[in-house]
Amino acid sequence: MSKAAADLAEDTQAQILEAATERFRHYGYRKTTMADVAGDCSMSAGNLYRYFESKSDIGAAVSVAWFAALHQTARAAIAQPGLSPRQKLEAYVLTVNRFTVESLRNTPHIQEMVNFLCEERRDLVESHLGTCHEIVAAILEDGVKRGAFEIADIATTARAVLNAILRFEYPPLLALSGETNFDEEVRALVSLIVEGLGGGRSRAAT
Amino acid sequence: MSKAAADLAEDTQAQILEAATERFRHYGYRKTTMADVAGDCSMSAGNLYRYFESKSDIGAAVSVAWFAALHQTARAAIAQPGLSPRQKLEAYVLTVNRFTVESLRNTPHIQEMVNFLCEERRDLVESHLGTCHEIVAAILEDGVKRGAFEIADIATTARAVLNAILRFEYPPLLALSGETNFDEEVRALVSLIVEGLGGGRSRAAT
DNA sequence: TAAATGAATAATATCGTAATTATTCAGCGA
DNA sequence: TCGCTGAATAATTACGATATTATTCATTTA
Repeated sequence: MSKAAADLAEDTQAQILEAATERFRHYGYRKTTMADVAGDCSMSAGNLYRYFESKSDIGAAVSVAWFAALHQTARAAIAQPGLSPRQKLEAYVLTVNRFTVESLRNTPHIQEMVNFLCEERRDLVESHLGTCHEIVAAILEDGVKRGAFEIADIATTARAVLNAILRFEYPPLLALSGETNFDEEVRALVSLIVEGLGGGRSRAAT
Repeated sequence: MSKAAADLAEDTQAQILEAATERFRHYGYRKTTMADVAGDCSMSAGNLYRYFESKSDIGAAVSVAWFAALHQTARAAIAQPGLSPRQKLEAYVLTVNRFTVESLRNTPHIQEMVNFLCEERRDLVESHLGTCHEIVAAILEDGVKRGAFEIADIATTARAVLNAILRFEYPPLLALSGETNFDEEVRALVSLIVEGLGGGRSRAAT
């Protein structure tokens, strides 16, 4: 396959993904058919299989793109100049929370996607969490370097942070509360994480 | 109705609850019929309605009993003499986590109950969370009094703590991870909550 | 008179069938 | 040869009739 042909193939793939994303957004994963997506791309349903192995794979690719957008938005938020480590952590949690709530708002069917991911593509979820862990670990490391944080084991602590903030990032939990604005609760949680309860004393273990 | 008659009615109610609990445990909420429960109690299905308004109400009563057992277990765990505030908090989270994981293990159908509660009896969930808030707030208050914790707003902080530990208490989340032992992760999270990231410095807001 | 029954009714769930849909592939046109 | 089509097949889903089940209530029982 020539270089130009490869590019063309990528374009087609991107076009399919775009069409599928829109369909999923408006009608949900289950209700969009391969024929729908193919029609949007002016091609036959069978031809989709030249670009994706299955409908499930298209769903996975759409999800990966969503994850990528989330990660990029989060990284951009914490990359703003002049933020203290603590502000970075708060920006991270707020950004991810808002991004997810917003997606939930204008894409009711996202819930279906989450179920699909949790049931059929756990690996993608794991990978996403892995990236989140990297981002949080980076924030923590930066904080340690700049003397703002004092952390024994960054990897473990990053996991603990992710566990703590799950409440505001896991779509099903967000959907369960009718609320759409979690800013105050997020700030309270970040305060707790950063400052702790102990006022800096009693750092000894159990 | 005489006093003795009232007692008898209460006994009957308790008997129904017991039978229903067993049925729910073994066959799940949906698959147990009113006739099943009535049969276990040697009475007709219609007669159940003298003691409960609906099947849904029986499910609610069973859930309330489960919540009560959870609360009692948690309170007993933190009431052990000689525990520091920090140890109380850890005991609370570990106990609730273990109790829930255990329930999940020997009652696979509990998942169904949780859905039922979240969809039809949100008020019971709220009430349960309210009790959890009381327990945690009491731990925090004790910690402040004994000089172990330094907390500006106990109610808000208790909410933040509950949000942080939700990961280890919400059955659907626990079911999602194949794990059954969360002790290490719980301890890491409690450490984070108690000690924070800041080493006790930078207590100022944003 | 309080408790309980069991038949009647309304709501739900189950299940087999029909219809859609995902997926494959032999062949068509550039 | 490469990209594509459209019919064929397998798997899934939607539908509707049937059977269960929740709930009510007139009547019975102790």
